Amino acid sequence: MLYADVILPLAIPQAYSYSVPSALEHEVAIGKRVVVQLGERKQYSAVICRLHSDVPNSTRVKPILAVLDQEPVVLETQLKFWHWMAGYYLCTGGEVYKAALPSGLKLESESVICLASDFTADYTLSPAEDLVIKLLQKNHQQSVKDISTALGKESTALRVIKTMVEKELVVVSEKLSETAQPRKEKYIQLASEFDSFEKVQGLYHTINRAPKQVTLLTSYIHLAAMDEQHGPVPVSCASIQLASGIGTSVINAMVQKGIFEILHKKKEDPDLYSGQPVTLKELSVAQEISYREIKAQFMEKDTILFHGITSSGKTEVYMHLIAGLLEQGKQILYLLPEIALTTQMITRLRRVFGNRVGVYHSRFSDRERVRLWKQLLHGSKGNAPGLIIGARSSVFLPFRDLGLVIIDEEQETSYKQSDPAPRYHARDAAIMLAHLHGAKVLMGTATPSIESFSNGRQKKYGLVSLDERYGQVQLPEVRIIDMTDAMKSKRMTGHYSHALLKKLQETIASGEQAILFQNRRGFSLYFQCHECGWVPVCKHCDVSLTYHKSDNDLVCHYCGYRHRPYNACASCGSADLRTHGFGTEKVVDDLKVLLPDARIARLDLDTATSRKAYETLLMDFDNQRYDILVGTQMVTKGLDFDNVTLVGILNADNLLNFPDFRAFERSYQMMAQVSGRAGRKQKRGLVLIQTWSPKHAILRRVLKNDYLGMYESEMAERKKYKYPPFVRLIRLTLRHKNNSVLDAAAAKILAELHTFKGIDALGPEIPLVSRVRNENIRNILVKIPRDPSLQETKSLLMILVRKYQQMPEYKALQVIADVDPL
DNA sequence: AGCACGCCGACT
DNA sequence: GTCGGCGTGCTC
Repeated sequence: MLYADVILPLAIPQAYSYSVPSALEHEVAIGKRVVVQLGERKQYSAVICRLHSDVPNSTRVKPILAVLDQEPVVLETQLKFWHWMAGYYLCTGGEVYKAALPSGLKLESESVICLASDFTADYTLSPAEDLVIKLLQKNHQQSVKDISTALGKESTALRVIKTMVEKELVVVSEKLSETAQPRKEKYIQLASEFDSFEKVQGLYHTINRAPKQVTLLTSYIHLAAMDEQHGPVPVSCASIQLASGIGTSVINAMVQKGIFEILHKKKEDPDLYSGQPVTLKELSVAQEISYREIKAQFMEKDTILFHGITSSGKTEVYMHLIAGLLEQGKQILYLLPEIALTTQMITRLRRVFGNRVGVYHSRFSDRERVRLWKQLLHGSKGNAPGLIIGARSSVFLPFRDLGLVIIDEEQETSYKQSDPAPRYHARDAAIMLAHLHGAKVLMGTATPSIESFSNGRQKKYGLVSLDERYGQVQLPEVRIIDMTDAMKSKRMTGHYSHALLKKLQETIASGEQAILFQNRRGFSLYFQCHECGWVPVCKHCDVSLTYHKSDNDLVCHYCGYRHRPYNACASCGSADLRTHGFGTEKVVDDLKVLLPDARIARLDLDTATSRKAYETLLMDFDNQRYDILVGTQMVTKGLDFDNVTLVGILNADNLLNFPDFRAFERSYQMMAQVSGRAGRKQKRGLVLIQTWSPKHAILRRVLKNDYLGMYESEMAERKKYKYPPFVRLIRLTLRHKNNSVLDAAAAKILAELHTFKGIDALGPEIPLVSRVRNENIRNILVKIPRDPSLQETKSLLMILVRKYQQMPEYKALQVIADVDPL
């Protein structure tokens, strides 16, 4: 008898064995998808990971119902990769499967209800049953979902169906379908009769008694960018609801009145480049040296960190390497951080490599993703793209002959998936992927992560530096503005120093543009001395304390250490302690008053609701329809603007005081990146950094462009306080309804962790958001020394966690492990 | 993740 | 009494 172990798309710890019916014996193969039943009736597409004849130790072994593929859709290397990922990131194979396959390749059954063949209408029925029968008479098949919506409650629907099945009135069958249907978005458009300005004005008049409808209409006109020249265009319901805060009922009412028309649009696939191919630019002398250095180091090293300052033209070097590998018929994976603005990079690569480029990321439709997956699978030369550009999930693609992985902006945190499992880091996973393929890895960045740079210095990775800007672009001038000083000498208006305001005015007056950076995460409140800039810091973690308003306490976001709010500054004794934190929205409001003539745009998560909105905003800024762009982290990445000569960082302390052991590293990276936006081509840019602590070591490093100095002082700190790269971190997130049960469990687990040899455990920490959906949350941070027993420690950890979860008093305790959390 | 089972409080 | 909510355990 032949059995197949399969991976189901669920968080089940082990693979399940199904029997292979003799009729299917010649069809099954590792990596093919099969349809299997799990539980009472639900069916799934599962992936075969092993074929064997060992009798499973389960009492009831079900048969495989069907084989879905002629050829495997998951290659053996991929299965190895999945296996590694599940082990390393402490999740199940099923969770990896769910993340890896595009949903078009994952099937799930849905229960369908039909009238029994011998159904006659002479039964006495409950009202609910009657309704179900009526529905079925109208439409032969109804899904459980349809019936649930008709009956109002899901549990009711299930119960009604169950009794009806028992009475043999209806039959239930399973219909297998794709998990995700191609998503259609609902749009509204102003009816075609309102094609002139006067008619729209008239429309306002007719609805002036319905204020919500007026708001909606205004919002629509704004979003559709309607004016005298531009007529009505479709606007997605989701975006208009978000912008106006108005519900569906108002939209429906206006549709009823014939003001709006509803249309459904399929989510569009991003445009493919179809222009003339451009030949590769020749490398500059400095680039050429780096290129050769990389090739030489690849002889010995599998992974190279390519440290090239902003505007040094790293991409050109990548492209030459790519061209060489494509020539050899090897595949290249080019990873980019998950940001909407990869468009520019894709276009640039497409211009050179044309249709040999494949793009894979979450903004693409599922159909498109399945298509690329299959193209790679069939791998016929010439047809399959050799260069794949993608976000983190592209590490899961079925590569057959991977030669090189390029990880651009290696330090970007969006490479780490934080939720749901698998909580993987695409950079680290890609290194494993390359290893499985015998491929090389090139990580490029202007500001390497401490972890990667340390690997480079320890010769684990090769290290290549490029520190000459391409085409004589000058580094910007960086100046620090001491806000304490400015405040004392009355050269401050609100949060803005007069020096910054003056420069802003000058910039606008000379027809140039400015970017203002304000960290969104600055919203978390912290105390600061208004006299000397001192900030309360955790005594265990070297991290600033966050003020929790609800319990009037200063809390360490890392170890859970608490301290009563200070009455006086511990450094200078001043009683003038104030809370800090203000966002981009306020900045825009303030500037409208301070610089009434400036045209100001805001870029953050609230304004960049869709890729389109985001791109339009950036395009408008590039076309100089705005003078100032105020934004969060989002402005640090992305497009280069030729006309930006001034960059202002409104409050560097927001970055520096962020309660995280990586705060300094991030601050440096972010400030260096924002600075890189200033003065690209003709003119030398200016960067102004406002701060309360102008003597801060990190700011000095930014001024001197001293990455190495930052790296060394950070390494010293991390060694002292035991943080990566000196230890590995695992964050355990514990969740439970009851706070005291949760605390008890956390305390016990922590106590037991302390008995583990060599490891440290911090906590339990109460996170900033300590209650989600009525569940309380605690975090435990486990520090594991970097030695070969890592995997062993991990399994001991999981055994410990399971042990607690099995105790009757902690039954409902949920524990999530995040390996290498960010 | 579903889905069934079983316990318990709220209403006919 | 029964209906409906929710916690618990199992799925090859």
